[in-house]
Amino acid sequence: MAKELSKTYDPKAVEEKIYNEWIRGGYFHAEPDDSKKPFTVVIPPPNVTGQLHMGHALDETFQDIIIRTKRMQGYNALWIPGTDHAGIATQIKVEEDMRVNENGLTRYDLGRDKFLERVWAWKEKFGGRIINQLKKLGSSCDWDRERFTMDEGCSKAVREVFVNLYNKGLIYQGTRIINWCPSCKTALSDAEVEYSEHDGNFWHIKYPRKDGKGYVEIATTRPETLLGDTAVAVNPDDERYKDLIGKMLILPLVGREIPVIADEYVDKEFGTGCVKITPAHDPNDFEVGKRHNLEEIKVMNDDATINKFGGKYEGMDRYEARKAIVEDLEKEGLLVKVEPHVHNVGGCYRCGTTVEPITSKQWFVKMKPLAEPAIEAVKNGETRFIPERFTKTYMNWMENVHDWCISRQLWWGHRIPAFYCEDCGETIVSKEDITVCPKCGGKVKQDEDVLDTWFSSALWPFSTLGWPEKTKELEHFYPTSVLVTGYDIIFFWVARMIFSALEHTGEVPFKDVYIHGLVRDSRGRKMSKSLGNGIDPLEIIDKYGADALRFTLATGNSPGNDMRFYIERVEASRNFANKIWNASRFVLMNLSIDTCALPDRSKLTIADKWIISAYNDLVKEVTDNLEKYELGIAVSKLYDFIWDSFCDWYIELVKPRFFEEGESNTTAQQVLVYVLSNTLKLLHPFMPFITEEIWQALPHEGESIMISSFPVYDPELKDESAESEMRMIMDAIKGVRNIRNEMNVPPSKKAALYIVTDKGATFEKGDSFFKKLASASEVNVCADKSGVPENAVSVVVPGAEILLPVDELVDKEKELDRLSKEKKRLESEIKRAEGKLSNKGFTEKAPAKVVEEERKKAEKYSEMLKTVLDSIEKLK
RNA sequence: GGGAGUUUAGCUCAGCUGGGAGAGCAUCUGCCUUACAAGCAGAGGGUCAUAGGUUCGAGCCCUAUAACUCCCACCA
Repeated sequence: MAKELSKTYDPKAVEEKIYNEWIRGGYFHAEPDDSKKPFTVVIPPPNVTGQLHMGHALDETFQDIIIRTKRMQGYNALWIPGTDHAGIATQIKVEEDMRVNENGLTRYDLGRDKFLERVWAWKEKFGGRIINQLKKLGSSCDWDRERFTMDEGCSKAVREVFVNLYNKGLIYQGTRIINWCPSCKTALSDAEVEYSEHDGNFWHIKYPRKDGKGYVEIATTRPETLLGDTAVAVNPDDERYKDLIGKMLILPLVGREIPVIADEYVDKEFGTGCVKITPAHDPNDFEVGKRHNLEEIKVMNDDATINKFGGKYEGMDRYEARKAIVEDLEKEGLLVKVEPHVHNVGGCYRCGTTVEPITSKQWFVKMKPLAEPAIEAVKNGETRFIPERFTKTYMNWMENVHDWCISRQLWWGHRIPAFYCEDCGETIVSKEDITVCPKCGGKVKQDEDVLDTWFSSALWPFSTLGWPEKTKELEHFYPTSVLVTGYDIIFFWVARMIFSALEHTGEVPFKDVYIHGLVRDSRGRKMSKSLGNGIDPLEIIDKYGADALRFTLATGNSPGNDMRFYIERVEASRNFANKIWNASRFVLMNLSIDTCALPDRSKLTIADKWIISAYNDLVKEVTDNLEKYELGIAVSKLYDFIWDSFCDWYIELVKPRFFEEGESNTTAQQVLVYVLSNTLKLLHPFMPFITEEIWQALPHEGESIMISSFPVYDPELKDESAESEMRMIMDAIKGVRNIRNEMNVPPSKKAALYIVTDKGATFEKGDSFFKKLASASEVNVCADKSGVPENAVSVVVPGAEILLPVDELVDKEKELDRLSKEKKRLESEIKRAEGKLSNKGFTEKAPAKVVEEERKKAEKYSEMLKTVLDSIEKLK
């Protein structure tokens, strides 16, 4: 903390300095050490060319909260950072950059090697950016262990896995229908296709019968695929079309003869009950085609233009062709009608272009055998989802998973380790690069394609620890403890890590999966570039500090749920940081001790005992909620304690003691330092910078708060009698404040105060508190009202009646009104409590503790009511 | 078509295993009380979506219903 204590906390002045000190101290670094229990987290690697956005900030904040807590709790805590090469995303970016800045230069102009040089250069340039942004957040990653999905080790793991799976027959090459992005010009996996509803049409088209006996009417949403039709299918049970089966039709515009076939796939009720079959361009038709041995005619090129099989439509884009075909059909009188039709259209998750299903030769991972153990591991709890409901999401996907298309027609990524012999045609899959065929000695060529980015991400929890080598890191830190990520990548990533880890390491990759929601804008919309509603976390850090950002993200967040982000929330967090800053400034201003330890219990005042007990409860609540991943609850408990209990009550209660010399003053300091310093420790995982800055300024042992030990609940510190006595005193103070406010008495106008109670001892302890916090000029604690002046207003609180004499005559009407309101309130409370107590069901069945509490309440309110009634009587 | 989530104060959201409705922001009132006006003290404001049910007792459990959101699925 700076010497001249500024009135407001300035994050800019401390964050970078502190972060560098942490780095210098090596506190983020962890080595395998079997004397300590490991706690491991691997970061969901951000895209190497990416920018830190609010989603990252949330994800990293949660991970940092968890890892910092565990580190302080004595675990050998390791958080492995790194980045993902993000195949499609990065390649698109670099290509776009070339197009815009280099006169439309394409990757084909450069050739594969030259292009990849560019991408690597790009990676070098921007890969560091997101890492630096992570540091700005305060992330306590072990930067010595930073990894990249395409670095040597990860690449080795990828090859090992590919070869293993291939040898087990779990990776195969085949010609199947896949999702093709005509813009990215690559195959995509099912998961990479995002479906959305589009307004389209349902075109009803007549297919003439070859025998001239009329037509068959089909309905389609994609008329252009007509060019590739090789059959029309009807349901075998459809009476309408029974005679048609086996007959030939003439494909309009093309003239090809195609048969009418019968297949169960056709729904009699939908459309016309006749379906055109295009095996090369529709996944269902593909299956139908396989069953009936139909020809597959691919009518599109890689860019979704019509190819030579499209006859006169060759060269047209698919939508141009659609238009032309519809027009031509109309001309020929074959278009029956056009119905508007809303249907789901798949788009590429990277560029949004409508995906074209086409048959293509690709590499696939056979999923069934891999999915089974992955289902089992979650079922038996080896890996558990938090919140639990995501187990269902996961299971549902895993149980219905299709084979995974893993080859991508890109250049940026892990090249598929398959080699084709140009002489004997053999396919060799090899961990090492080969140039000659081991069979015939002929020249081999490596497969041109690369692997799906998620293929390497799937290995991340163990590839980053050195697998396939048997490293001591892997031995000690694996399986990892928790994976923190958003629900949007459960299928892409979480599921694939689980089956990959089980297959290759024989263990689950992580024990817990903590799933959080998305960060949305103030109106609940997803933050996106196209909407321009994204809030840049770096700007927030710059303006409000990393701690304020982190606090905002943690507060009010419950597992699995989305949250809204808006600036007022950040301001509230900043204000909280400032509150802590000022409370600490106050403590430091009055500090003459240089150790952090509690004084002997005998020296403690009731307020001391109370705050210590409350702090102790806080330890438990924070610890328990952190353990349950209820970060939002944990942080709000901290907020309440610090702002309300510590600042608004304890500091205020303690102030008078700083005007005294001697033991009371010292004791107060000791309690302040102890409670503050330990509370800062509890808060540190959430707000690492400010807590470090203040902790360093307070008497402390050790180099840094981040390697100090996390507070532990101590039953010795629990003091129920101090708690209940203080509650009584605070209630009384609140009562007095309330009435003074209601009567518009300014705080400057001190007034005498009479406390009528049979709990004199307790209230005498509160004597100075009333003077300080209830603007009392003098406090008279008495057993009855005999000495109290007549013209006094009364406020009844549990355990006492407090009377405030007023100068002028009390406005009788007003006072009666107020008292009768209070009477009504108490009466209804009593009615409620006694209603419960007179209910046999309640007294017999409710737990004794609950009944007893209710009895006490009834008693308390009855007493209060009696006092109120007395006052009313007196006034009359 | 299947599944999940949400519905609580004007706004944004908490409310963990059922035992007297909470916070922040906003609003109103009074305070520059020397840690903090990014603050202090107080106040108002809620049929906890609707309808049933279980229970001595339901914001919480069960069953329907409605609205909104999301995910999954091959209806051409």
